[in-house]
Amino acid sequence: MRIATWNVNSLKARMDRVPEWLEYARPDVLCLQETKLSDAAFPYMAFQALGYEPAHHGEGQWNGVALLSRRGLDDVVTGFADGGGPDQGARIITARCGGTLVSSVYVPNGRSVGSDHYLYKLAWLRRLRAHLEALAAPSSPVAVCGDFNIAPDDRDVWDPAAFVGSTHVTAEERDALAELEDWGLVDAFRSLWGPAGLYTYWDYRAGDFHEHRGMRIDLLLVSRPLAARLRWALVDRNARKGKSPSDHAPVFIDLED
DNA sequence: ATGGTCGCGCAGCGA
Repeated sequence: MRIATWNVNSLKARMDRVPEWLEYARPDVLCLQETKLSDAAFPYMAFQALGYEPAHHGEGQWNGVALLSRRGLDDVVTGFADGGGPDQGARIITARCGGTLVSSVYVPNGRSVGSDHYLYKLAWLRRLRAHLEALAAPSSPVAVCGDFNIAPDDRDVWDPAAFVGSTHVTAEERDALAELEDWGLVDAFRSLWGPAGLYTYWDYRAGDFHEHRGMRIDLLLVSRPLAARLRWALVDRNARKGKSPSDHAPVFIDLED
């Protein structure tokens, strides 16, 4: 079973690249972030034609998350299931894909350390844990995949010195991620590949992609029953090349069926 | 030394 995640930075702008990628990568489940579409504008039929069941949670213009599955797509939950109020953005969608509970998440960026946006980011991550606690046991198959806007450790940024004082690398953000891992989730890519220097996001500016100035912030966090089935993981850097790419590359994991 | 690109939507902001 292949599970993938991709921040597409506008699905409308990526409707050449995403179907093309689906046809050659053939994930069983794809988690999309930053669709920037309303639900009415989401191209359901284009994905159905490729053999995927789609579900979308959007608001238009900003944010927007989706799930595409060819292993079943049931019990769709948009937003948090933690019993709290509605989130201020369309940032999480969850569904059962076959026997696996899958969430596509777009964690708030945070903008600057200490800002209201940064506090929202930390609160959002606490709600994500409560959401999982409400829906699943860590002993069941769970995959939480998306753009976390956090580099889990210094191996995940091109130059740790360049990030001192910035968001994405603070102890508070990394602790919030550790809280999810404490619940029972494993960073699947990192569990298979230890060395520094493989990234999933590169700023469009200043040739950052070609200069290898990136960050690994797109993560697939899986519960232990899934971690035990892990066979392979890949960042598809080719999808960051060529005509009109997203600033993120897709990442996928392969699980023994 | 500075700013460098996209996408949104039509100015300038967010990433």
